[in-house]
Amino acid sequence: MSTHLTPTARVILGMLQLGAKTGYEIKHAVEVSTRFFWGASYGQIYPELRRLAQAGLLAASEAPRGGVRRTEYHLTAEGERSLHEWLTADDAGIFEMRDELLLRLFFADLLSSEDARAVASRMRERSEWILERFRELEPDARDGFTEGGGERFPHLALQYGIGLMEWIARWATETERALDEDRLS
Amino acid sequence: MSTHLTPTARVILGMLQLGAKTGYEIKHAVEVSTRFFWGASYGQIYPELRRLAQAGLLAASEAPRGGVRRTEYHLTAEGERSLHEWLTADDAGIFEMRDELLLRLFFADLLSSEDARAVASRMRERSEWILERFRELEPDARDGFTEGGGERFPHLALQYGIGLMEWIARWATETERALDEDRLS
DNA sequence: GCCACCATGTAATCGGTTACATGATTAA
DNA sequence: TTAATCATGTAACCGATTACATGGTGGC
Repeated sequence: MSTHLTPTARVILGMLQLGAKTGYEIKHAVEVSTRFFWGASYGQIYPELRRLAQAGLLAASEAPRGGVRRTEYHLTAEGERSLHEWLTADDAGIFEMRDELLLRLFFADLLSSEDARAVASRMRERSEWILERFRELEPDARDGFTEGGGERFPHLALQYGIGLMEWIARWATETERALDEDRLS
Repeated sequence: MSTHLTPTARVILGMLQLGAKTGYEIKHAVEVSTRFFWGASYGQIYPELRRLAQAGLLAASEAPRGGVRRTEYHLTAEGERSLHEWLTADDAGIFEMRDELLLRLFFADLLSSEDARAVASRMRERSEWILERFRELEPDARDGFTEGGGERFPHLALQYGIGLMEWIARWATETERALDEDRLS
């Protein structure tokens, strides 16, 4: 019986296994790590936590702090099996991207060369901005982003993000240059 | 009065301006060009075409071919204005990506080193596969993908896609190697 | 005769975001 | 006392995909 995990269930199970306990902590972990390639909102997280508990993949326990209601979750044996199965699945998984600036560039034959160049510039600026956000996360990621610590793959994923954004910034810069030469000849 | 364009309206207006005429042709153009960074399905295209016509951005005309019902669309002056406004907008636009293999890699501390390495391999295989699809599109893109022809930016966007996938494939290969060294020491 | 392609559409469902509401605790 | 942070949740809405239905045309 291989329980199919919804997209949000995948991050939830993973984050719980890496040490997050509450919905709030899951959300936080996502924001400081996977959000650029796998997001999750409260509107998804809380209902999904209950569904997963209902399905027997999670166990819930009330763990108030002072007067604050608080529910901690952890994986059941079934949940662990399910997570492991997904992590080792033999498929290419979801791969999607949506890039509005690239779409504008695709249509840039409809623009003046100045306006076309401006699209490339915005692409470079955007990746530089994201790059800064990534570098801010680096120190945390290096020592493992959960208190449990010791993880190395989150750091590797960040290195991927940094490398990717550097590549895009470089490409955009070269494209700006190419469009310039074009304009001046 | 700046009409806000829905995501799908953006490709529709652009594709129409590049020479597509019917919903079917728009869908086809998307499939052989932008689908990796901006998709659109019939379920979105047809209703949106009618909405855009209603809003005055498009003009529709019945253009049957033999006994086949067929509706051709083209931009009105208002539609052109709207498209141009979007293309030159001063913002970073939508930038999203969702990568399930990267998420698995992020969680790979939960896996054996063999299984972790397998995730990296799948990443490489996936980008190589996409790369092949891109290269198949290259000849068409070089001469402009619409019969009107003469566009250069669609080709540039394809070059971007190719470069990006090559970068990912390279990164994955290096990561495989790094994980190997690790395992053998 | 059949298959590939041209062509248009809809209903069900999904996965997700946004905006809102509520309230306790802690540190400045 | 006030702001930031911890914590949980829901309702409305959105954008999109999937699966289905229908039918003509052209070439082998």
